[in-house]
Amino acid sequence: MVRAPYFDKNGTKRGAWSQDEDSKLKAYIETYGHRNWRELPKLAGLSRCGKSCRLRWVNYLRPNVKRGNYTSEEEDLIINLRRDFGSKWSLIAKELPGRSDNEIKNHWHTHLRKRADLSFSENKSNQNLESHEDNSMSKLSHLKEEDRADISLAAESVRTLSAEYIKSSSSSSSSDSCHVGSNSDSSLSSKVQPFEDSLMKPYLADTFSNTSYEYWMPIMDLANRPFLPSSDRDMLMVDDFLWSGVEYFQ
DNA sequence: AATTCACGCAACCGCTGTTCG
DNA sequence: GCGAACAGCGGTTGCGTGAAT
Repeated sequence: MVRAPYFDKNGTKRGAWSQDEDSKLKAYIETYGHRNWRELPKLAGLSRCGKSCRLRWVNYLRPNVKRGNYTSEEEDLIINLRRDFGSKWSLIAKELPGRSDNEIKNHWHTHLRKRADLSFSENKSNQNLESHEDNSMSKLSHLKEEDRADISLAAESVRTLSAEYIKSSSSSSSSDSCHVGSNSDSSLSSKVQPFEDSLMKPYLADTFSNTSYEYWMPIMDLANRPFLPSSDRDMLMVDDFLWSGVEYFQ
């Protein structure tokens, strides 16, 4: 089930932990704490690296760790939190006392992902954009006050840029009938492209590479609400199905 | 009974963010 | 302000186990 113990070229032990090592680590941390993981193994008499000790403690040895036997409530909670937080396992773990992020992550990949995918496809046809927009606001609720402030600020910037763009583009052409997905309007691509280039790409390039879309999706929703006419909102790629597709293939 | 294969999970790896000198 | 050291996180890997053939 686990990797067989072995020593790497530096003489550091790796692989499965023995009972003796567990007791040494537990005894040391219970007595002295774990202020410095790097130094800890030496002081505790272990031939392990600090990282390995930390992982072992967090996942198995710390007090009140729950093992196995997930309740259906826990599983539902994980599925819901995964939908809202994305792969932020440490955040999810905070909502499930006694469960470690690693264990939750494993449980998700081995048991819950298929179940979540199934319920995703079942629910997909029943969703509508309005409920999604309401949901997107609630997605911010778990964030710290300052993080929400940052997102509001980012949303405000996008909103301002959007308004400026609409103002400048409306002076040169009519946009009332533009909708994403309609190939009949030949002006669409020329309009969407510069809009995406000027507003979206610089922002998305930074954000999307580091953060799951659940974090910036609310920004987009905030950004597209008050200013943009519905046709232009469509061009901001707020199509619910499209974005859900992104999540689906993550 | 022997072999193959898929699954589950503990542990590792590499990257990012934070702290400190 | 900068770089090194450290802590923490998420993705991936390796291997034991049990089911299937």
